[in-house]
Amino acid sequence: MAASTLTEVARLAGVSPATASRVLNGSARIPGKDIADRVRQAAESLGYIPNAQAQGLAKSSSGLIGLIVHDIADPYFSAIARGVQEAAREQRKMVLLASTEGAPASEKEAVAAFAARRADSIVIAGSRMSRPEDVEGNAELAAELDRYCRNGGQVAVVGHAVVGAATEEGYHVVQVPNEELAAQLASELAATREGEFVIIGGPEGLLTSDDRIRGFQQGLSAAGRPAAEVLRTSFNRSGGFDAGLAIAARIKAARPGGAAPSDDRPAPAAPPAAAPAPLCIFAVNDVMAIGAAAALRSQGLRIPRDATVAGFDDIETLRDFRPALSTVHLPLEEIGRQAARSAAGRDGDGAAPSPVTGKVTLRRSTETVA
Amino acid sequence: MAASTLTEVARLAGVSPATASRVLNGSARIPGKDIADRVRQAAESLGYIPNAQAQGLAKSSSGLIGLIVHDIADPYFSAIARGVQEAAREQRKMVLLASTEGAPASEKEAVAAFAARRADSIVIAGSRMSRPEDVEGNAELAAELDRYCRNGGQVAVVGHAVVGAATEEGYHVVQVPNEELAAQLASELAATREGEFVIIGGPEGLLTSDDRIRGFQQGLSAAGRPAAEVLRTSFNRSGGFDAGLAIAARIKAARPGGAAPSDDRPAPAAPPAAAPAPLCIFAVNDVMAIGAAAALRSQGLRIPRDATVAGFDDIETLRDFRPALSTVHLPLEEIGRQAARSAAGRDGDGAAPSPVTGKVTLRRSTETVA
DNA sequence: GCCTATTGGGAAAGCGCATTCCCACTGAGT
DNA sequence: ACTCAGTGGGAATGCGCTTTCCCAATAGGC
Repeated sequence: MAASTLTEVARLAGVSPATASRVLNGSARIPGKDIADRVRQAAESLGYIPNAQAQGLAKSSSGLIGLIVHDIADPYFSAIARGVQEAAREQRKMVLLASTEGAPASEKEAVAAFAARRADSIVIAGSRMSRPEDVEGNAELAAELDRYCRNGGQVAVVGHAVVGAATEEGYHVVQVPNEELAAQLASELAATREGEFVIIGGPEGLLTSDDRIRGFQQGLSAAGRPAAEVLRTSFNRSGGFDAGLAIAARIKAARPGGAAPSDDRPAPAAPPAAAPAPLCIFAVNDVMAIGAAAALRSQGLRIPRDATVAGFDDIETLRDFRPALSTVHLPLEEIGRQAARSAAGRDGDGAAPSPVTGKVTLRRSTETVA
Repeated sequence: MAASTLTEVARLAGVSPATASRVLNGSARIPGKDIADRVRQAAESLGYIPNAQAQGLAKSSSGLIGLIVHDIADPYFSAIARGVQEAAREQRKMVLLASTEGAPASEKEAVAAFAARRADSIVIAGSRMSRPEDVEGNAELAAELDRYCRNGGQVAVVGHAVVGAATEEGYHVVQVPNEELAAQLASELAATREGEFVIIGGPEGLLTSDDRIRGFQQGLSAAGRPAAEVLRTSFNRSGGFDAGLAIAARIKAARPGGAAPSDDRPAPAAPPAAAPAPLCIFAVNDVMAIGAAAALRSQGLRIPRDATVAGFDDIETLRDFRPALSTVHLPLEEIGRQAARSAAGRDGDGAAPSPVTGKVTLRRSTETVA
């Protein structure tokens, strides 16, 4: 038994398919009440479900909104996804998901697939790369997006504009003030502490990461501090962990007693020597910060005593981490919602959607210990 | 400029649409090489992207796989989603996402929406409720699913079979041995520790939660321990936190010195009285366990000294939590992958898909302190 | 060298729906 | 009473593609 069609409903109700269509799906012309009831009843009894594909084909619009993320299991993206999902519900649309691991090639593919499905809008949440080897991929992605937009699609990008977009028609950008916030974080940290700074960043060219690094350096400089060294690593927990290990080794080497690996448990009585102010580590996202913290701890170092750590994003799942992580709060869900809304053409029915605002949130992990 | 169509490509290549279709999309009949090349080139130069809606309409199959979760931002679900997404990529399909907050009504709606889009298969990841007030909603959901299956759809459910499914055709279940694993966790815990047990569970009727509770009790009983008290609360971090507060109050009340709320920092020297073995708290999922732990800590209690805590799921993002959380590892991503695969009709091209196996993982949070 | 397989391409019929036209009918206006 | 708008419903067309069916052309068998 195949799904029943509009025609069947119409026949059962004794009307024409045209009429049935008019009553069952919003139309300008609503048939008479009695007829409408008959049709609705027929539909009900047949368990009629309109074929969205056919509908879409007929009115060329699909009620789909495409979402591109690097990895849906990453809490940063899943938070955004939730916002998008919510906005989709408001718009009575469904979200189509694509995880791309950040590879421009598969992002291009995803855009093409969304275009093929005639998605009404596309939200791109992943940060772009701008390394030399990516320019080709980015250009292809941009071309694909341009084509999509020329055909009437709307695309919203979280973070920064698409790299090589030719048009601006159909493009929406949800600006995230990564640079400013990172600067602010740096200046607040610099205000309360003495030690040096180190930055754990993502691979060079990853825009979000670069923005945050740049901002942080600016903040330091504004506070009269020297620029921090930047450790490049992968943009995830394990990258943070690796960098954390490297840093831990340095800290221990710099200590009076020299290196004395104590593996797992709390340090065997931290050397009470008049150590210099602890190093402050800024990881460009929370997940990396957590990785770094774990690495330090695995080397017997304590936070914030032996080193302090700050992240970025304020990932919800990580809030119960101890010591509580200093970070920059970002309204991730709201960002997703806004992106999806702006791509829907009605960002609050009016002027500019209220810009995204984050908030520096200092917690235990960067406190100075007496 | 609207997107170009197959017909246009065909015209440009000087062939019929039929031929163009045959070369551009997999068909049994592949036209001659020269013609094929001409068509491909025409398609390329026009930037042709097939209209998936039309394709779907014509061959009635959409290349879509629907995924239903309670909340995509919950790490449990996002991990599963990642697995589903991966499997989808293998099958060259896209995933359609629906978050339902676990409400049967909106799950039913989601299923209908998936059916409307002619999704090839549906994966339901959320646990079912079986409270009296849910039977109606569940029945409707089941009816919707049955209809979907009768029309050729395939549905895979994570955890337990759909509550009121009439048919079995088209249904696939990825069994998760919640009960057995919880029992095993209980017995391993009981083997090494003395104290009493308390369970923090989700609302009554939530199947996953109930299974885990039941299993844990069985494990205790098998170890000759009395059944644990069960605290019902909401199935998330804040539920865990609330329950944790309640438990903390009790612990402190039971202490020699009586209640002495110390708000934030480490307990002001834990009373060195010969306290009884600490209470062991089992929260039915990791997120709740973390919430409970945070609550205890906020009351100045230390884990595992003043109470021990265990969770369930082994959420990746929570692995760096300190003290490391004892839990039951579940291959969430694999579960998602398997669900999506089994619904695709080819679960490993053969016999039963290797059953899901979890693993009790005892860590610091349940260690006995000297 | 004729007849039958076989191959390669085109014509056309849908897939299920929205929508534009068109027609029959009603009620109001003078 | 006759016309004119206005209304409510149906017939038909098309959205872009797949696929069956058909036809021409070629190759092979005796």
